Amino acid sequence: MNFPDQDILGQAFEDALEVLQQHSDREMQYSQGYKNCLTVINHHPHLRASPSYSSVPSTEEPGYSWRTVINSAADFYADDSVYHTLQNTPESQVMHAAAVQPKAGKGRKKLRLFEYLHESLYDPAMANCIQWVDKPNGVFQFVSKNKEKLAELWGERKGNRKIMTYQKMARALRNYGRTGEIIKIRRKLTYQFSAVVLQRLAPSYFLGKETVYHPYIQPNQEYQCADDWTNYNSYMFNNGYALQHANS
DNA sequence: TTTTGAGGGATTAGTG
DNA sequence: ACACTAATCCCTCAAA
Repeated sequence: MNFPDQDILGQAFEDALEVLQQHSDREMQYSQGYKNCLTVINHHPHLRASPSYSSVPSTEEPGYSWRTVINSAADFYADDSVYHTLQNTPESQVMHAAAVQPKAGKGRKKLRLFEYLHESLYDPAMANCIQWVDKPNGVFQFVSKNKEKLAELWGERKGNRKIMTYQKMARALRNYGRTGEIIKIRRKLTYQFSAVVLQRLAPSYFLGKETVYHPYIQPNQEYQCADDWTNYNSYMFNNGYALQHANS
């Protein structure tokens, strides 16, 4: 693939920052919890380190990536009072609810695979494993070389006994085809979030935006040849990029 | 021909 | 006990 890695990485980080900005600027009710979260993180430096992800090269300072913020938030929301505050917050005010969902356990919602993937797509440290192909439409692609690493991390996150593989993770993804959370794009390692999932996981992205969700799988749609895809991919990427900035 | 990715049936396991 | 949601195993198929 001819992805401008630096640009994607920068964009992903920019998105993460945008999320943080929106938390602190606009979502007062939730942002209070977020500030508390940062406070806790600042007072518990050990929360910053996440051994599970140490094998993933990070472009940021060691031990303090967007992912560690997310994981720390998950640890933080293990506190029931804060979790209940979050639960009572209107959905539109909960940015990336999946990303800050507490760990699986008593009385807490389990993290689902599509939520984890969405979370990873906003993590610059995971850009070498999974990337947006067409962000406005929720199309993403696994990086062939590192897809097993992503699967492995998913398995660790879930606390599976055995090591998770891409093959097994992809089987779960294929089941999403039936329930509609994620559909398979007829291109190698490429999938698409449904519009519903996309809006639920990243509602702020759609606020005040004119973007129209476009499902890629059409009845009788033929496979696109590699060259067409490259051009199409390039077009969609640039178009998506332009869209994001036209509305910012 | 081998490798890689995709698709899905069947069964098992963990959780709420 | 039951429904969900994967996780696991395993097989076939197709494209590169």
